[in-house]
Amino acid sequence: MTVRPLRADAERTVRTILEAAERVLARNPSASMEEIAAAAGVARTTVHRRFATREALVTTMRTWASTQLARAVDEARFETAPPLVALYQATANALEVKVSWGFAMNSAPAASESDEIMAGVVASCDRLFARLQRAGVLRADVDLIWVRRVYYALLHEVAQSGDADETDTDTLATQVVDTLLRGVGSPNAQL
Amino acid sequence: MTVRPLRADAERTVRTILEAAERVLARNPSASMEEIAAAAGVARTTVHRRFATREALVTTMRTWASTQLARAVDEARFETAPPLVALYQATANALEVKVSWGFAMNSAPAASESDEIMAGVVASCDRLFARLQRAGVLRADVDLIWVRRVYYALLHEVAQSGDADETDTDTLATQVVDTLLRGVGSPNAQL
DNA sequence: ACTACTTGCTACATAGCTGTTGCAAGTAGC
DNA sequence: GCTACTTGCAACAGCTATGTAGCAAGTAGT
Repeated sequence: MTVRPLRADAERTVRTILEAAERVLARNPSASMEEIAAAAGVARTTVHRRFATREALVTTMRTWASTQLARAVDEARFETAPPLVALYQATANALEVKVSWGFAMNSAPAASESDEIMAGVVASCDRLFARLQRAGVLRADVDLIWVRRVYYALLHEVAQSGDADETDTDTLATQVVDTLLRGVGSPNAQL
Repeated sequence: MTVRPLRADAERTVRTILEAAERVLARNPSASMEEIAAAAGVARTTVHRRFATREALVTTMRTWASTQLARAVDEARFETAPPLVALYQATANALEVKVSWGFAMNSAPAASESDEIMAGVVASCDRLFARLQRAGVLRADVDLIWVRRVYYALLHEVAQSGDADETDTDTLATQVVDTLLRGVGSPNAQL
């Protein structure tokens, strides 16, 4: 992808811009390149030098974020660890990424390499849920697609709110998994 | 609010524009007034005649959507019906509104009358959850703020996805409430 | 030290969106 | 049928964001 290797300082600049863009665009998705440049502490022209168009910038952000996420999932040892352990670990890891790269991960998928990466993550995720169901952790009659959707929604909710910065990741991960599996209802209540 | 009553055809036009704006902006939040006008089947100048600025249009959309939501909640007889019945009913009603006015309801609250309306809805909602907790439906140790957040996240998830158009609202409401209270885990699994 | 790269700055070109106005044609309501 | 309202169309002004280019100063890497 990178046609020619960048010099060390340029590489740093790129990273700075990507992080600034995430911060700015998370607050205001239609912020201008000017605002992004200002947040990164560089001139607007420098941003354009590194990213020809706004579109290119966002695409790079997306690719970067999905790579981070893929790594986070990978480190949870999805395939080898006991499924519940893997779920907790992956949740904690994914939360860190989602908090830092929320905008990039929610931006519409515009047909790029990030799509394939995300597809891989989703596939891993689905395999994990299938294992959990076979292990009897998930109800046998529950739709796994729905499980994934609920899981994503909870991750999203936790990652969005400001408490993601204050509370530590493990606590939040526990909250997500706990709610995913048990809900918030009382076990002895008859529905 | 409406300074002078509009003629019947103008009133219709306003409604058409609001609905078109919701449709268009839900897909692309930064769509131009031109696109909105086109979707409504009117000239761009007509949109500007009815809504001085883009901001005014969005504000009106928000107010309209929150009014709808408030009515939906009201019809669920939050205060009088048994809490679980009210929860189901409110969920079903709220879903209809959220599906039709998803953009308006998610757009950032920019200090308008819609804020007060929404605050009322949130308050009703919180009172309902408090009742549910007292009735033993919700776990005694669960944080009600968290309950509300999970509830909103589930509503959002269901309303977003396309199946909201296909599946009937009652089924979806049942799915939301069921997952909210029980989660997706097996009751006999030890966590 | 030398070279190639990188950056900030200024300036410019362009395009698109926003909001306004005037006018002519049509329509709702009485 | 009369009047006032409403709409489409065309034209215009202003603004902002985008993207490009050149030049001078500074810096990484050798």
